[in-house]
Amino acid sequence: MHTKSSPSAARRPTMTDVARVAGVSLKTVSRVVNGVATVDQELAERVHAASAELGFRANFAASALRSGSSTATIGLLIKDLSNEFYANIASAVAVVAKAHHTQLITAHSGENAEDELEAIFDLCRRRVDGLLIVPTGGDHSALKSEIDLGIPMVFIDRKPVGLAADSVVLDNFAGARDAATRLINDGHSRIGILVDTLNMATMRDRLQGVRTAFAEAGLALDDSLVVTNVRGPIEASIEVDRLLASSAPPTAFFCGNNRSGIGVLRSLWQRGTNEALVSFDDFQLSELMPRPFTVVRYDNRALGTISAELLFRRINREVFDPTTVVLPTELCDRGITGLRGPQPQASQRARCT
Amino acid sequence: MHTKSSPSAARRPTMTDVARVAGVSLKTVSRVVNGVATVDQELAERVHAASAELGFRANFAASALRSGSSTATIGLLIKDLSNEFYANIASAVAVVAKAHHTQLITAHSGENAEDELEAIFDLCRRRVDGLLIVPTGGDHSALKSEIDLGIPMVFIDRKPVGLAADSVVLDNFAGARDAATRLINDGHSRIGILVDTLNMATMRDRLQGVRTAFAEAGLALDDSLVVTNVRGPIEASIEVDRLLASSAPPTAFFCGNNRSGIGVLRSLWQRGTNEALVSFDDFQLSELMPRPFTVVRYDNRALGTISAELLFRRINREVFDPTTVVLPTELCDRGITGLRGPQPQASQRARCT
DNA sequence: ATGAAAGCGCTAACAC
DNA sequence: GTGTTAGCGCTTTCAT
Repeated sequence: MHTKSSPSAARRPTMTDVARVAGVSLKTVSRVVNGVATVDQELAERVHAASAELGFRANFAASALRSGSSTATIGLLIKDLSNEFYANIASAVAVVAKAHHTQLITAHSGENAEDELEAIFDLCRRRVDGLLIVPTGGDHSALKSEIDLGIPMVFIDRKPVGLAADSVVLDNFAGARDAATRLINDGHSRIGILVDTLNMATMRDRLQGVRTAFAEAGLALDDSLVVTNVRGPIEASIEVDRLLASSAPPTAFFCGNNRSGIGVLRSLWQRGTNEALVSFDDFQLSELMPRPFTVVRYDNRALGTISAELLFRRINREVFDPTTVVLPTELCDRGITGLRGPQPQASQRARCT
Repeated sequence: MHTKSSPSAARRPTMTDVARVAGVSLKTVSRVVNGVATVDQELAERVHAASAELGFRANFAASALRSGSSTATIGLLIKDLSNEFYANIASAVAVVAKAHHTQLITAHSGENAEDELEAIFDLCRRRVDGLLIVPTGGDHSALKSEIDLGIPMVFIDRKPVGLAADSVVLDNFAGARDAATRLINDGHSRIGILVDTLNMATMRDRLQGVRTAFAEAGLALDDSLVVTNVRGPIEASIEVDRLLASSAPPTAFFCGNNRSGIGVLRSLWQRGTNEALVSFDDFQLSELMPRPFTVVRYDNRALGTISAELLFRRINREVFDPTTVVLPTELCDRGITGLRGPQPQASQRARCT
């Protein structure tokens, strides 16, 4: 069953090979391949013929090495492409990269901060023109020398720690404050707060936004309703059940990200109760969810587009102070309000016990 | 406002620089950096110190060029990461690549077949170790020489045209036949068929599966109900409206992919009618859609995982005949059956007019 | 317009 | 154990 399927990887032809076959000098091949100087018609023909015959394709790395030109490559450090939040960023970055005739290496940051740094250093060894990083946490001061030595970096969604560098982030504080204010204005005072680990600045900012909304309303936030380290939908569902079973259950929920939002949404739908829900992050088909809720939405792709454009300005040696771009958020009602048919989007009022 | 932010990209230090600072020879630096031979403790210390001081990081391309080692890079040619079908493939590929200590260049294939070939050739110039291609169509015979010259390629979701190469595809025919058979068994004989362009073999196979199901049931497929070139959700919705407005409307729909499936689903939900729907491709949160329907699902990530593993077998010079892996599909009921609460998954019977 | 020689940053031989 | 030399595949001087 195992048979040889091809002439076993003959060494790739080099320019020298092409030159020999074409009967010209190495340099002439180079000139023809790069179309840089005028070359005699007939010689050029011979070079083209030899190239095609041998299947020659110039070694990009070798030419970049000699000429000192760039690798026309940028790196993107990201957590998980199967999460649409990251996939949208990657997709947007890819568009910008393509416009700049640049290839995109997408590296998945590992579990911990060390893996992340190691992945970044690997990309530095590969001499990427620049780096887009969605940091998972940890200290980034070790990256300063790389930036100084010519590899610009832009941080996405979270600012770097211990390093002054460009970043594009969301207005997490305002988004969460708006969310909580909406719920408070709708008559809720007991709100279950589900956020992921507070190791992430995004989560701290969102929680702080909620606290501020309560303070502004002159309300006290019951800390027993604040749950941290909610990792995913399942955990969120469990917390919903736990909180609603308590003696003084919440009448509404705020979720720090779409993963927990989806878990809560599913739980509430299954219960058939009408606690209100506002979740950070919109997601696909949220408008078809079987129950009304509200999301804190923003331009997901812009995180990628803007940071990539910022990066290319750096790559093109534009000089400016480290910049932080903050993208606005807005509340958006989602979910359907009835089983059948199009209905006017109803505002999500509290109708609980 | 524009100020210099850094010492303006001093040339990156090379091994020669490190050697000079450390007061050792170039080769000693190389040995220390690669940890390949035993080096005197003190010299090694000096090298490490000089490396750290200068921020030295070995140029990967240069060392690969000299040593003839691989670039430890594979390329993935894909359409659009913001589509979860492709994102899941990319995510799965990334996992396998990481396990093989290989970086992943994700190139977005352009609109047409020429762009796709150009992107592939660019990756060949970069001497990727192998290529994973989700082809958009067109002829791939031009790639034969690249494969012969040592760049293995595995095709995902669609087989290459004009080329014998490895591929990992879905059982499109069986999936579509099962789907249509389900609808027929449920009593439907007039089924609206919405597929994308028949330029894609996947769509041709799926349509053929539907035709076969009809033939096996002894039914005639009304060609006026077969719509091709349905590009997306919007177009699908329009077609639903058109077909249902006809004098002999369908009582069920089959969709060739999730994009049109979502469009039809939304249309049918808005209408509040209960035509049946089976759509190829599952999607996130499909189980929470506000109306029952059925998907032809399969292991999305496996498309990436299996093809990447196949590719690495080729990269590791394992020799075997060009292989086609066909992944099975299965019907899966989705969508909720009532507005509130958990309910037993009801089979999707025809209850139309 | 073309070719010979040198060298990009690094590693493989080979000396020492 | 360490340094010198050559050379990976290519582009750049600089002759011709």
